[in-house]
Amino acid sequence: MTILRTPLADGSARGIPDATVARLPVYLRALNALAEQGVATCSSNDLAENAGVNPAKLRKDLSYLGSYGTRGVGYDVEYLRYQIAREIGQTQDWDVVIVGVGNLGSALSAYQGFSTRGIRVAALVDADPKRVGTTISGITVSSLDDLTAIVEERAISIGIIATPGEAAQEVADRLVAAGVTSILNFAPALVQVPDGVDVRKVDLSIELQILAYHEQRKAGKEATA
Amino acid sequence: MTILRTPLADGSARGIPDATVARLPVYLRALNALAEQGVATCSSNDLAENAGVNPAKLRKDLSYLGSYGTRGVGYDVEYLRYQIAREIGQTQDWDVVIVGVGNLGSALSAYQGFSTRGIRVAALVDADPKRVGTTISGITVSSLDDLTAIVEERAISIGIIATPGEAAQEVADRLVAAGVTSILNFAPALVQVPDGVDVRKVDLSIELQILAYHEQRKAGKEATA
DNA sequence: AAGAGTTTGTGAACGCGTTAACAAAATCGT
DNA sequence: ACGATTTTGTTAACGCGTTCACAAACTCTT
Repeated sequence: MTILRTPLADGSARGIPDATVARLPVYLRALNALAEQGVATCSSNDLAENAGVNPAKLRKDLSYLGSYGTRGVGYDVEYLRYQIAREIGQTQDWDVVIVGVGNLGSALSAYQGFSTRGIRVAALVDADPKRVGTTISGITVSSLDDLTAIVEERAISIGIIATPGEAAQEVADRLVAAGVTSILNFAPALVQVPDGVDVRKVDLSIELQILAYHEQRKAGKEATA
Repeated sequence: MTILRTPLADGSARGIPDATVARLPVYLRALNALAEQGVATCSSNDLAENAGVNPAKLRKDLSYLGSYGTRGVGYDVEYLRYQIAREIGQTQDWDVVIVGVGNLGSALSAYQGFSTRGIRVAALVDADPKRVGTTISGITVSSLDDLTAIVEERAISIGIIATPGEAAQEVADRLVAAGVTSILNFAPALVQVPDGVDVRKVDLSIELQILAYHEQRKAGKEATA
């Protein structure tokens, strides 16, 4: 008995590899760009170039969704766009709550890129009483104590942690207790969550530290040349 | 002829795998936390738990740097901390320039987490004349046209793109022309750069779209249960 | 000093993701 | 109608990263 790619109980979903899932939004964006240019059909080469990936990889990724292309012709932009959007759940809007409205949280709540990708910032929450009641990007900031009520009322399943690192675990615990099952963590700290809850981490410092490492290598290389 | 892990011309650097490089800052953060708690020595188990990784993976990662532990004892926190910091170039500060001081750029320029990790925001640049001359987080915003002068004067090698997607390629071209060789791209767009320039991409929408995909699967699963 | 207990460093197996390569299937030109 | 051409979908090989498992090396107790 070998179980492949965490199949669903209902057997309908085919179990798409994580690496592929991470690229589907990229393809979707590329398809939207092509559609705006009035392109009706594209080959895997065209789309792959727009998405910045290897064409073979693109075709393999799409093959996990189904057989939506036509040999000798390519892909219908509009049709493929819809199929990917459906697969990643972008036919509906997803409400998210942002916890922590400091500089980063405020910037995220104003971020233009979310709305066009099916993400709607539905609520802002902060632990600081001085921030509660203020309005940011048209949304009134609520107290962290009201998190559960907000999450339940608006049926929110995705939370964003934009607090300092020290508060991250406490906030994560509260989000999970309130019923959130997916968390995007911007705080520079590890958060532990129970099984069934997904956490993705975006660490701004680490991205720059990785670049700094490569810069150092480049500098060392030319010093000995 | 097989070349392993992009060895350096001088032969000094051992060529650390990318996946390992990406984790070194995580280890460094965990070590700093331990040092603050007054811990002098730790085992790979201790450190791995603090960093959220498998102990075997941690040991293998560290083995690429050298043999800095003692069998039967563990790692000296302070010593290992220094060795990792040196390896990833954190014994010096890295000046970065942020291009685009909208919501996100402003938040990044105020981000507390950078300074403690050897990242210094040295300059802010924007194409909008209305923003040029204003002061954000104590830094006066310069014109995009002055980018080359700024980069040269301050010897900046790392640039951050925090503009709308449409401007990203243009900004990337200017950064590269100015002499920047590492770019962190927050814009929702692909940027093309010449060989020798590193680009890392952080896409806020995509992170949430990936979570949304998993949410959809969870929802579908229970619907048929 | 020797055995029991720890913990590192690493060789080897395994699994996932990427890429090349090609057969299958469509269109196009004559 | 049929051969040439295009392009997909997929299989197979390859490479990288992860993890297990264990010998080597150290400490501690007696």
